[in-house]
Amino acid sequence: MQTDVLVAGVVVSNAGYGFDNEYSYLVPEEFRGIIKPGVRVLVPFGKGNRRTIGLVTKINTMPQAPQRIKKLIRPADSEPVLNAEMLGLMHWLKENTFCSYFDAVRTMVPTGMGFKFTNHYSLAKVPIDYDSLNDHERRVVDFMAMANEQREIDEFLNTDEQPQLKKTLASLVDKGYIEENDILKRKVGDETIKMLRISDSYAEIRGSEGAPKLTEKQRAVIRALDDYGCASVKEICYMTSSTAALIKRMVEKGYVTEYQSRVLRDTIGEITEHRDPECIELNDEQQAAFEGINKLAEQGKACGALLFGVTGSGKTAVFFRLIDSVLKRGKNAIMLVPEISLTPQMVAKFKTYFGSEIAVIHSSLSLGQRNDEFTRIRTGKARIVIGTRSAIFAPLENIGMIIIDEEGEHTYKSETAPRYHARDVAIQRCGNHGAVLVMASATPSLETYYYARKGRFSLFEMKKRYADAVLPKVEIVDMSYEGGSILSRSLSDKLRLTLDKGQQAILLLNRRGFNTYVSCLECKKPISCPNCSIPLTYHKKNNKLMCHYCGYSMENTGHCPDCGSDHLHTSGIGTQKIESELAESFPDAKVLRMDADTTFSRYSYEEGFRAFENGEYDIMLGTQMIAKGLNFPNVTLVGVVSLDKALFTGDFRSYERAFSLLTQVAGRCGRGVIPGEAVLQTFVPDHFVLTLAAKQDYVEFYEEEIALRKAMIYPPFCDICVIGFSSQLESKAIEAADWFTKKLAEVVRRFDDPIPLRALGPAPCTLGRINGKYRYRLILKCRNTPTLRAAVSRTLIEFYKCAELRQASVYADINGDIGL
DNA sequence: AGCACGCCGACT
DNA sequence: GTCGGCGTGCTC
Repeated sequence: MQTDVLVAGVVVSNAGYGFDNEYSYLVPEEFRGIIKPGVRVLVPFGKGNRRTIGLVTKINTMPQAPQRIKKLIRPADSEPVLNAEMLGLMHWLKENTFCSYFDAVRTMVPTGMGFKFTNHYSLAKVPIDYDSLNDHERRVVDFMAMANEQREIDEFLNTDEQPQLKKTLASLVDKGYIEENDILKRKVGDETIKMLRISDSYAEIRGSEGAPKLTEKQRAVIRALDDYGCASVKEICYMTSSTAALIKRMVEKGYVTEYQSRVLRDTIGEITEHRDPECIELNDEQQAAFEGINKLAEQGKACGALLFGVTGSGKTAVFFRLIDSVLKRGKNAIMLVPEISLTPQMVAKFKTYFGSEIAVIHSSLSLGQRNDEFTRIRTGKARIVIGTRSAIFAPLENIGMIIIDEEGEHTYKSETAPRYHARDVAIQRCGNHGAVLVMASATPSLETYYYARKGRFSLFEMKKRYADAVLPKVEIVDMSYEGGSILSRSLSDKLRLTLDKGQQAILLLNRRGFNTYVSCLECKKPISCPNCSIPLTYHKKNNKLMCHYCGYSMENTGHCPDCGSDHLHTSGIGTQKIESELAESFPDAKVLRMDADTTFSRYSYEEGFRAFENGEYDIMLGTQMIAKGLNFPNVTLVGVVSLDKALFTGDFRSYERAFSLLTQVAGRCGRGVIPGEAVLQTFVPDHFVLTLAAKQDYVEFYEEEIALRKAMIYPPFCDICVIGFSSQLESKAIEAADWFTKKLAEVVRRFDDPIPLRALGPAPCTLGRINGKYRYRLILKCRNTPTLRAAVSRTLIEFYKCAELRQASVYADINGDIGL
């Protein structure tokens, strides 16, 4: 009797959303037992049977192979890289975030485990009948016969540069004269930052007779390196407004040396001290929260809890005790933190309590480190996973608890495919494991607080600040009466006082650069980016006008690029402008500027914080990136120079964001023994977001905001699905948006059940053009149901099939940002 | 996306 | 007649 055949369901890596399916492949007999769900495989795909990486999702046995089925080539892993739970999550991600299967696979499997793959061709050991070959074929065969090394052949047969070779090769393979060998390689190379320094050889000969003549730009690079000693490629590009290509040339010529900078994180090293988490003392509020949540966890049923604790109420201590308790019951835990708070200090603290049982997953780990952590988790060596958003996919088994710290942070939402929210994935996983989801924050997302109030999540509150530290006194200054100066009298006076006392201050605003705009008085408009619909920002340091969205930069010539007029007027305030203002008013103060221009790498970021903490600076000045992060005991004054723009971004979450930001900023000071003060400068002093943030009154803010959401119908009273369109051509973007809107209506009409749906738009995005691409969007107020998702998915697939729309791209995002 | 098939015009 | 342009449609 004939045995059954094995057929594998495979998702492939280069399938677009429009044709992303589980494809069936026949499993060759010799791979029976190796090919399992979760194993990656090499398969022929498409008309040309191109070798493609895929992932096995299921195995079926059937009496007979269906026709039109191809054979998979071979496995690429010896062990599955995804377990059954992860495969489930893959399906969930596709269904809920409109990504392709492999987009989901890529986020769950560390990048270091990706494949890169090359084709090698070699001459088959068979006699060749030259008469049956055409000229091209003969030339190829002749070359291959003469070549000494595989390398030569590879170079000769570079099909990327000469696509016409593909046919010839395919034909020769067909005739059996050439063999095709796919070499599958694990991706190597690191995600560490590329650093530059002047090369030893150039340093030796520079200035001498035989020194090579450098171009203007090249000299600028050398000059910058003289100033800084070493710098990252990105930094150099910024300072000299050159491109990566120029740097590459200089490396090739041997003027500069490129090297990989090790990431700070592996300095954590050995565990110096070990402490028992059970010895952590909790105050009565902490104890109550701990006992309450722990009780939930003991039930072994999936549920959610919101730990709503004011800044400084000691949430971390509760986490440690909870995790300890989870481990002692033989279960494992995941803790998610926002990027910014995953500092070496924090990890070190975890190590003190839990030793080598922790694994850290972080975007700036090297590929090797990431792989190691992944394996440690999968093999059960690590039982606690700490990490940022993507750590929610850690292949941890037997999960007892998932903690999301600072739950309201927007970094938990991915803005690229798959566009998931870590909280939603966490809910899925808690369901799979019967685990507790603990969401902790002083400013939780409105949705989460709403659900906690309604009883879907348990609510635990901690209102006392640690060691009875008092809330900072917050003063709101109306800038309408300050005569147009940047720093109000009040803020200046307080700054002076703080400096005189030898204490530190933090100043915050949401604009980097020097002046926000340079306007031409002749054209009566600001000088704008040629690729994006926003004005360019003046940067004093390199005397450039720069675009913060696409990186475009131009020399500040003092003339309008359109009309040539020199009647230019600068306005607006950026971090650099305040920096120079401070240098004038407070010449004795050492100022640390922290924004995207000074902190290219995580390294300089942490360096900056550390230097500030050590008292090397008096004032830290920056964009909102400094609002979070470490506690500085010596900071007694926080000044918000201007954040009004954050209130009115056009996103329904802008109040929530601004409130959370302001609350956190104000909470930054007075962490030590000395009470702190905060000054909020604004043109809308009576705005409820400001007055309530000043009082640190989240609950009152919630009441106001939830009423607005209800009245306007926004989440949590509905779901928002944004469909975004972009194209190089504005007409195509509009066409795409209109086509989609019409098609969706048609698809929806065909469903039996009516779908509650209200479409706003399509309309241009707030930033109508970025990076040369025109952007439109359609906003759907809806209910996130399987039917709605099916309708959107169907329309997306139709969209991709439509040839006229090829020049436009589209995405769908449920409950993400409406964005700019 | 990428590749093949197929149906038209230009050239040997 | 054949070579090659790109419009159309499919991917197990």
